[in-house]
Amino acid sequence: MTSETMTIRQMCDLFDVTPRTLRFYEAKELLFPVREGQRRLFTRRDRARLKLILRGKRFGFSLEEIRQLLDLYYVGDRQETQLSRTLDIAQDRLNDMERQRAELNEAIDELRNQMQLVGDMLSSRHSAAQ
Amino acid sequence: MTSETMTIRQMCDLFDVTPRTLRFYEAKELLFPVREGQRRLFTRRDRARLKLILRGKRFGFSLEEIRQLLDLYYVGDRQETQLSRTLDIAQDRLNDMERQRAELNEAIDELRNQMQLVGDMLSSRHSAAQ
DNA sequence: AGAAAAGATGACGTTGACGTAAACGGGACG
DNA sequence: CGTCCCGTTTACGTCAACGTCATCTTTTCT
Repeated sequence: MTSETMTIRQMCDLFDVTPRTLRFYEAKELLFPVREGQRRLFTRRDRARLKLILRGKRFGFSLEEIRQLLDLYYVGDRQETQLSRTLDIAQDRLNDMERQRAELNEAIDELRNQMQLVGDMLSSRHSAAQ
Repeated sequence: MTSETMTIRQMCDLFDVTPRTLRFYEAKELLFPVREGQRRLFTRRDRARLKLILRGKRFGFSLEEIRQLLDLYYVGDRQETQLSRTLDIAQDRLNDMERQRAELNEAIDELRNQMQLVGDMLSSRHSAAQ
């Protein structure tokens, strides 16, 4: 079931990505599957990271931006300067996301209004056509 | 100042894009500058569209998705079937954006929590170092 | 054991969204 | 008049994020 480590195929099925994608993310140092001989085994850590990666992508962040953010979640034994640098980056991303949210709210409202307008146009055409 | 039509350079300065970008958008039928001889003149309509384009991009939409949406805003004399098709597309985008907003809220909360955690770690190191 | 399936590596291909360079034309101006 | 500078077209280059082979081991099934 949710065994400690997973094969590449299990990961693909679970997250709906291709093997190529996972190997690519490893090459870009976003994931760090351990090796059992030749084969990759993905850990819980990899799963957590992949989840964040895919979410980041949905927000339009680049893999590189995401990579920097990921370091926030697996802190390990990093230096203090390292850590506070990571915090700074995170703060920047947070600001991005809040700006994005504000803009998104605006855009949603505008889009709704515009749809309303066009919708009304359509229905008035109908009543005129009667 | 805000004259009726603008040259390519004025547009670039106003929206912080390159000429190449504007020509590219024209080629992709996202903008329709009129021609004065050889030269492009961008209208108010183009400015409104460009604003929406750039916003759409910030939300991670592709130019093609954006192009379809733009048709919602300059309705003109289009067919009814055309219009309701456009409305459908708009509804899809609206759903996208609302999903994105929900997820964004979640992600912002999580990121804040995580930053709090790391921040606490840092300050506790400091007090321990005293 | 033999065949099929899964996984790895390496290399090249692709798509979207532009960048960049070459070659040309037409006003502006010193 | 020569020469910038802005703008145009055409064409090739680039970068991210994978897709798609081809080729080679390694398991796994029967």
